Amino acid sequence: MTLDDRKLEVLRAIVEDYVATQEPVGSKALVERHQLGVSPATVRNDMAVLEEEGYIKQPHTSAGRVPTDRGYRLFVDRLSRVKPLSPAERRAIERFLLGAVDLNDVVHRTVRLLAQLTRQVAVVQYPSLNRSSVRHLELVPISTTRIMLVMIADTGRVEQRLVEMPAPVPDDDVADLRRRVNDKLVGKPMIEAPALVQALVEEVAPLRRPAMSVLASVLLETLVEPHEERVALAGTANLARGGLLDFKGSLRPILEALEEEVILIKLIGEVEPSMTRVRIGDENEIDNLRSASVVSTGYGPGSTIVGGLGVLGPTRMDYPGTIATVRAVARYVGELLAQN
Amino acid sequence: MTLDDRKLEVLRAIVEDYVATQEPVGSKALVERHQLGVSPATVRNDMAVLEEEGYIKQPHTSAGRVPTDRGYRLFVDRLSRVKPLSPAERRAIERFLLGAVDLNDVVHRTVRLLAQLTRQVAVVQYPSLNRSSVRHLELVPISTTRIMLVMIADTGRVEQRLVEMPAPVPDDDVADLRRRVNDKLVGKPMIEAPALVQALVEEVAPLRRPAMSVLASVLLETLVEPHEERVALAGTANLARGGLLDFKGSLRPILEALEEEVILIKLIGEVEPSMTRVRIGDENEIDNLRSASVVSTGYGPGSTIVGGLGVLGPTRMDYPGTIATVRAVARYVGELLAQN
DNA sequence: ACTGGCACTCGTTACAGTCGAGTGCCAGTA
DNA sequence: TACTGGCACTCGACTGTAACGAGTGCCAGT
Repeated sequence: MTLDDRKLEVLRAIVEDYVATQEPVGSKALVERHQLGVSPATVRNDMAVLEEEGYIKQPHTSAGRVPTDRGYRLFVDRLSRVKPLSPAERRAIERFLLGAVDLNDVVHRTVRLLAQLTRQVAVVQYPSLNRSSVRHLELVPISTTRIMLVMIADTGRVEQRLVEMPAPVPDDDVADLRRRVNDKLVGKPMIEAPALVQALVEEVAPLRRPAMSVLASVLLETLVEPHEERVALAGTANLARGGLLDFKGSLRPILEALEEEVILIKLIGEVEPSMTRVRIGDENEIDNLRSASVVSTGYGPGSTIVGGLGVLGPTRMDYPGTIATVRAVARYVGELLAQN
Repeated sequence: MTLDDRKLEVLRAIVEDYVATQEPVGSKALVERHQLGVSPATVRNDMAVLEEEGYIKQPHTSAGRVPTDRGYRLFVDRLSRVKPLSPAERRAIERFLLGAVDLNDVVHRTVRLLAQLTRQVAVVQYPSLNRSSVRHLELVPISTTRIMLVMIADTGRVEQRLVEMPAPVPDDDVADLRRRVNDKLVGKPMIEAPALVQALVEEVAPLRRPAMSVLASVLLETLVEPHEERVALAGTANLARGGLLDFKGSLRPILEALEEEVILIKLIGEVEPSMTRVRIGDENEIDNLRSASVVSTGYGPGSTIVGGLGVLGPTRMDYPGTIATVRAVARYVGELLAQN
């Protein structure tokens, strides 16, 4: 069964009205608010077909129609054009991001901005180490057997880790270690780290081998461990806006999911170049988020991608607007990163 | 009017029952569940007095009584003894905190642990820079005019900041700057930073003055700016537990407050030595939190205090248990910090 | 292929009545 | 004087009934 143009138009009208009013929309109201050129009865017939095909449904027999996840999907794929941002919004984005002083600040500001513009929960991933390279490594002696490793990535991200040495390490040796790791790793992408670190251990004199191999294992942990992905979150208060009508009652499962970094990473971290991903309701792999939608995209300097960002909201969200905002913010952040 | 012992006992019974059942408690149920040795009628008279004094109230006529903020206050101050933790809880705390690899990890684990044990929202402040001293300063050249400043505090906290130089700075000069700032600041408490930094600028050769003074201003920003306090948060999902009965309906104001770092700092950051602070309902200065209670305390190695931690929950919370848990966690974290 | 009309469904609202937990008060008792 | 048993009263929660109306499906007519 293929839907003719008018039926699609009816679906669009239903989605738009429902998103705007949050109430099931009936045939009469629909013809009043949109220029469909036909009578309510005709619209009802179209609705019956749309319902049969699973694009809309009735909460109960004598109520209007509400889009299903499938209906939103069709809407997003074929019926909506991306709204251009208003000049005011563009200005807001620029103003907000200009004042950032370092990477933490950029991420922090971005996530708050995104939450504010979309009025939903925003998530921003810190530039992934997997996709960046080493700018500098620093070793700071804390005690005779403890050294703090500080790693600075080219994206501006900084990670630190305490290294517990098997035996006391004199300052000279620390300097030597520092020189060696920097010579070997600076400028290299993190993905190459395992091989390079391995080489480091092999090249070093047998006497210093133990120290270097401990350092090496911490280095690997810092540079390539998957759990080193980090995210920032903002706008959870927006969840409590829609009078608890969204999200089928309880916010609990949603809040629980948002507390798990792993889940957040999964949500916005899997990004392909220049693609905006929209996951609607049941399309979400995470059970707790089956009543929510996620719009996510990648960002990075130029056309490369170093991380993901996105928002989470009720399935009944303004998809065109949200998609536009998410994309725009991602683009601005990319530009900002390119400047550094 | 002074309350005799039995009236206090009645109040305690009301608080305990209400906290346990979440339902207004009546005179009959009270004499059944507690050994008060008197009849319901007598209890009713006592209740009338307690109500007159503002310790309890009726949600509506012909319902049981519910403690007021004032009632909880009296309960906390005079009627409750701190519950000792169960061995299982102690073990949980130790196990949870033992695996921590660095400060971030400690804070992260602590906040999650607290949230889990108390089943409420937990907040942990990172060790305050105001109360710690400088362990090491590192300057990493990013480009000819950009230097990244990395500061390591003795608590293990690491802060980084980008320094934008007015003119290109050769590597030798960077090394010189590095040596100078370290010589001057390492081992010194942050509070002394302003004077020391001032001296640094004055001591340097006029030629290098501009570079040093830019660096100095960023240093000050990093070391003493009040907004450099940081916090970690966990357990927001617990807010949505009590079927929305707690918190007078909407979670929105609470979630909003929790998004503001400044508010969180205010909540748990103002701590005096070895004092556990309990703020109940209206006692909170922040309007959005008038329907919540906050239990907070300070922590730090030995008997010093480097930061605060605490939990936030409904006014109807298990105060003795919560206070005990908060204190215990604070003590363990202190010990952990002392070891490093 | 569309439309107007009509019977039907069913959630919502309003109202009345009953039930019962809980209260306040009072007279009676140790 | 302090407590108790008894009793009338209050008022929210629940139940049942009725009216309402938004919205539908269907069908005959254009």
